Amino acid sequence: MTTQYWLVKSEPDTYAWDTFVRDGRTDWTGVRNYAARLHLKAMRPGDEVLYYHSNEGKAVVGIARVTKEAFPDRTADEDGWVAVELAPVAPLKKPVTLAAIKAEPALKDIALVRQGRLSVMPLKPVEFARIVKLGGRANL
DNA sequence: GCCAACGTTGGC
DNA sequence: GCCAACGTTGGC
Repeated sequence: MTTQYWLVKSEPDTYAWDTFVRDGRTDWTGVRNYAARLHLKAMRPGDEVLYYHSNEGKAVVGIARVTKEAFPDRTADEDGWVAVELAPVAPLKKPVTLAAIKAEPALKDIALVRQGRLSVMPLKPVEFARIVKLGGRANL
């Protein structure tokens, strides 16, 4: 199984990257959208995930890793919704802003730009690498 | 099954 | 705070 690449959004007011790092791992719950759920279900342990701050910040701030594949989201009122477990891997030296992403011709087609409301989305390996390169990989 | 109304997300 | 985009709901 080759590594897959993803991007997830979080509002820093709700669950910021720093909190995630302090926690060391987290259950990625609360997704209530069919397209996003499809992506959660396709995630496999070891897949790499960009962590994007929506609203405040509007930037990719770090890299995470899938540590547990999809399981039932117990925070949901109805059955059928799922969560995955994520762990932080590395922060970016410099957040990669939405504006910077939009300015990159190679990143014009990613869902972050084209489908603004989607909260979990796949990235091509080259797109993932491009964003990491723009920000610079730091150490935890 | 279509489509209008409504709610939510998220950029600005 | 406003509003565009878009997903969901519900009437017919």
